[in-house]
Amino acid sequence: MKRPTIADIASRAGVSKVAVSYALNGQPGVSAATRARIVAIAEEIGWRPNSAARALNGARANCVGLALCRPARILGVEPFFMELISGIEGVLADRSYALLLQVVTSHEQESEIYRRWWGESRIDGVFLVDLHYSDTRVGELEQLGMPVVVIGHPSESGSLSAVWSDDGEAVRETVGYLVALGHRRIARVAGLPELVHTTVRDQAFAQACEGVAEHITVHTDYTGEEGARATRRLLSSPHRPTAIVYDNDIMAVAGMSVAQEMRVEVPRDLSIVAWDDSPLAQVVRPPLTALTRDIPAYGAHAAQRLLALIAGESVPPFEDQAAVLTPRGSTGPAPHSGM
Amino acid sequence: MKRPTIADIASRAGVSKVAVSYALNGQPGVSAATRARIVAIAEEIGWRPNSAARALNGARANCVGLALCRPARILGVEPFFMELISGIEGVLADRSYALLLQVVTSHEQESEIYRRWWGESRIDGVFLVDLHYSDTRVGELEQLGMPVVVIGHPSESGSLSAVWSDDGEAVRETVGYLVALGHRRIARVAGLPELVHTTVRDQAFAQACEGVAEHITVHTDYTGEEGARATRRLLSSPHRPTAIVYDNDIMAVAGMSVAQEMRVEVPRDLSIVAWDDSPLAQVVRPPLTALTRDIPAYGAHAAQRLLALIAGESVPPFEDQAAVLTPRGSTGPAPHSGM
DNA sequence: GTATGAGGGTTATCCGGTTCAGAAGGGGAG
DNA sequence: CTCCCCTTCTGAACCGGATAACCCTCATAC
Repeated sequence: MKRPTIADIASRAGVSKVAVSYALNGQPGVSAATRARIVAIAEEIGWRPNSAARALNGARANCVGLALCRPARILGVEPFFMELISGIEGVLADRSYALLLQVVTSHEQESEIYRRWWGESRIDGVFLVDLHYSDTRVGELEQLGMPVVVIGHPSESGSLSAVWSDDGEAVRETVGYLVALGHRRIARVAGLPELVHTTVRDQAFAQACEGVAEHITVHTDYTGEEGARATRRLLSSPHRPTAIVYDNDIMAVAGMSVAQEMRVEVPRDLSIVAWDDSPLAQVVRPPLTALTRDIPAYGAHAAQRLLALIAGESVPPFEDQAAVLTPRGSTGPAPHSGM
Repeated sequence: MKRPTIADIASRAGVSKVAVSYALNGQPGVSAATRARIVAIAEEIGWRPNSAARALNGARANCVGLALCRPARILGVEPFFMELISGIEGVLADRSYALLLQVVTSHEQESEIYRRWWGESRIDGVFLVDLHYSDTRVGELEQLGMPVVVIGHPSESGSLSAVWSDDGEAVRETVGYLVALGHRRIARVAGLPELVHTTVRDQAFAQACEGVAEHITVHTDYTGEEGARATRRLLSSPHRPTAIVYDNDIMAVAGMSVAQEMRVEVPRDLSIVAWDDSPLAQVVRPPLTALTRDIPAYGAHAAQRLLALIAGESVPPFEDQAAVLTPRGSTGPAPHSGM
């Protein structure tokens, strides 16, 4: 019933614990014959190295952490995190690394979790997501001296390694596309204003529109309700926009429904672009023009870099591919009337 | 730079390691004054118990595992798992338990992960989800003797504790509602046929319709594409259904789009019901009638039971609340024509 | 024949905390 | 005053591996 240890193997094989340790770790110091015998016995009795015992000797914990500081209801809806996690997992699994996950409600709690995991030697490093401006977590993690990969813009990641993609470029492409279609009044329904990537998009949006189109940005909490509310307000204004860019697809879908409700036809009267191209974007009518990016790959890149950091390599900031625009049925030429 | 240990505290306080251990664990054997002094020092230098060292003494790992055997693309879309996880997290966080997560691609791999985690003393127990018929994982986990909570129907969970909800009841309520609205030809676009809960729903659906309505069930892989394809086929048939019940909301949305495309108006010509009421169901037009259940609570119940199991208590199967029907705009009286 | 060294093992220690068997010191009962 | 017990604390062993250092044997080189 008890889990077998190397001592058990040693006594069965008639050698010392050390010989077993060497044999099972591929180290020199045992003959091929002895090694084979030991490995066979280990196999037979189903021995696994006790991770605690290994960790005690300063070995890696073979585990990295991720704390998510978002309300459950938002996590459930946004496919982003699940896709990111599955990308991360793909890389971790290959190296037998596990992912320790925790949903928290504040940055203080998040920092505390990291301190605890690190202090308890449970993890070898962490991912930091949803960067804020003047993010307190950055300083705390720098101080801990723990390997960290920030999934977000390097301007705010301090001395921590960052993996990021150029949202500005994606915004410029989108605005250029809409302007080319004749749109001169473009709105943006953005996510949480305290997130760095939101501000990056905000600024790129304002700049890209400057001189070529009127523009307005409304901030929300990423939920469908707020996306719907924002859309309702925008479409009720006398100078209503002819195109709206949403920061996620659930808001885009909500916005499209509101438009329908208000007898504003998509894409005839209103063009809609969604950020992040989950399957959802393709099942609604019309299908959503979306900013497509490979989120699992994004996570995979972050994971690779974190493992490299843990291995002691130095990791420069990595810029992942920017999201590219996938035109579908929700965008079209700007309406003549109303301009 | 090195993490402080109880030996450091001991030397500072001028006592032995043992006194420190007793003091910090609330055990008798140290005076109140000494205890206070030790605790103060520990606090000051930021000591944390090394989880590896504790685990080595047979202590709990304070960690439970969850392996998900679904393709990444499906995980990303289905809000179910993220909501389940956030519910689980809520309970675990209170008890300082961590969740070890792994995405796998086969049951063999999943069993192997569990064996490894358990063998390595990394976890104290696991959740088992997406039960199949004659699920090989059940036997393997029983054999390991590890605490397990099955999130799924107890009929297939063997000797493992189950937390489940009566999908049959929800199906009956739905069919009753549709029949009351006059529907006499009802289709069901179901999920993966190998999952137990799919079959449970299948059977309940067939039974509930028996004698009161024609019925047909089509199986899919939960993706929007397959949901759309199934809907297209159903609506193209000469005896097309007047109501369709979908096993998740992404398929329901896809189905609704297909209907629109085929000039089948919802709810005038076709009523649609979605299983699982994510925010998505409320942002589309018309909003989806859905089978609502509190998934985070479901996860929380499972987590509570797993912790109880780990604590050595015996845990009878727990039946969570069944999903309840939330009527919205996507359902209405059956059309007269075509009957 | 002796030095040299490689191959194959072993012993002793350590990692950081827990636990058990005692050991001092103090107080009360007889 | 002695015996006994209780409180408070300590030394040593232990958990399951990793690792440094050393030991023995046999083969080869000089």
